[in-house]
Amino acid sequence: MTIRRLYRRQAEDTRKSALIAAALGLIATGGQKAATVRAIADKADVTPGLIRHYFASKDDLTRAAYQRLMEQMTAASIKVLETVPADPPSQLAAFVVASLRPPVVDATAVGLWAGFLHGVQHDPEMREVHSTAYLGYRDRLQSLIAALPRPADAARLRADAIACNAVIDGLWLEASVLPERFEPGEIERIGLASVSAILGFDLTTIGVTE
Amino acid sequence: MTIRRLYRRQAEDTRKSALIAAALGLIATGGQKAATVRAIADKADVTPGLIRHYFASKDDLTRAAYQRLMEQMTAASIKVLETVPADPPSQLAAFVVASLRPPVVDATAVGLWAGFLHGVQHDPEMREVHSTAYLGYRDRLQSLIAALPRPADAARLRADAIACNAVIDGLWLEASVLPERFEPGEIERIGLASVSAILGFDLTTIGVTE
DNA sequence: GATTGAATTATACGGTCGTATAGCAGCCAA
DNA sequence: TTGGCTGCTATACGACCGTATAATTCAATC
Repeated sequence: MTIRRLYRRQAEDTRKSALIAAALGLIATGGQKAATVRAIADKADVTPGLIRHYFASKDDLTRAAYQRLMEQMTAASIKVLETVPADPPSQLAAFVVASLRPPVVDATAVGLWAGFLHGVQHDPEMREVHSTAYLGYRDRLQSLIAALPRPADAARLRADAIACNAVIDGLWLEASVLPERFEPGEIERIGLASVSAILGFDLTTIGVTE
Repeated sequence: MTIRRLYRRQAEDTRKSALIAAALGLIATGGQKAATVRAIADKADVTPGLIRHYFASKDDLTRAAYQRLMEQMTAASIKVLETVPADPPSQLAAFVVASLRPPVVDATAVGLWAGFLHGVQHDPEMREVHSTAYLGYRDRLQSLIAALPRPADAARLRADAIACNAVIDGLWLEASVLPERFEPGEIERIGLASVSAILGFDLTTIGVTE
């Protein structure tokens, strides 16, 4: 007589959320290869069959996980803005610095990003999610730039937003992959200086060291 | 009586090279998941067993493929410098622009990069290869910046190189992943303008449109 | 042209993958 | 208390994974 595993019933959202979180954790640590159906179920403390009860396929779960990741990142970048003075330079400076230190700069985050890239490139649904999130982040950055007290037409604004976004992304990437190659605070300092230079508007004298 | 597959013997370097090329092609197209021993052998037109005749393990082949990739990218960026005037501004401008258009900006290149990232993060040998290649590229950039006719101390030089490298990387990333979101030539233009702004040295009037 | 060593193929093994399906058991309603 | 709905588990299947080893055949050498 074999004993059958005990369990508690959960709401659909709860289970889906737990499975997505488990998948993200595994992808961050070990890449897509590590996020097997069995490993995900194990980490979420359920049996593998349950995954296919809530998701049509493993790819479906992967898509849901990516969507969740993008939502989290967007939400995090917006939240920072509420904690600093409302004047445009402070807001922009805080946004830049927040994007260049933990938890945004993090080895697992870049691992996640890389793990999903192939899907983003080849799965239309994931591509759509990525495009929306990327443009949303950049638009947010652009609106912060537009609020600065300096003259700039629409074309200049677009170019500035793309450039600032690029330097932030590039620094994020390098600091996440090779953190030991940079001194503490160096990346944030360079980020602020670069954005200032690109915009022709000094942000380096604003106190965001906290 | 089954017929046995015909074959021709090859030099060790030839076979290794073919296997590495096959692996890179598969990783670029379908990610690490697609680069199975059998698929690699098939693409290189040999049988799977041969891989383990030349490489101690599949991970060993993966490491060799990454090393090859880094060498190719380094060589490509250096080669551009020979084809333009030797004055420092022209050299730097050419270097920047070359990094922001095909074949460097390319969907498969970023796919490859992402496919290897997990290994770079967790395999010490791959990490070493990455670190060397990254710092080599950045040092090359820094030496081009140092050659400009403008004053800059060592600390400023390091910060400028990191910042310029970041903006190039960020633009490379975004243009590779979402090429349809940018107008032709836009990325190169923004790259030159950003580097100019960061360095305080105008590079945008140099003819590198070719 | 026979010999011989190594490059290459062929085959097999244990493990793990994603998926399919049947049945148990927790929980709500009556 | 007791059905019954369905969340959840259990088990199985075929495919493919990386690896190991034996058998073959190519090509250089004498």
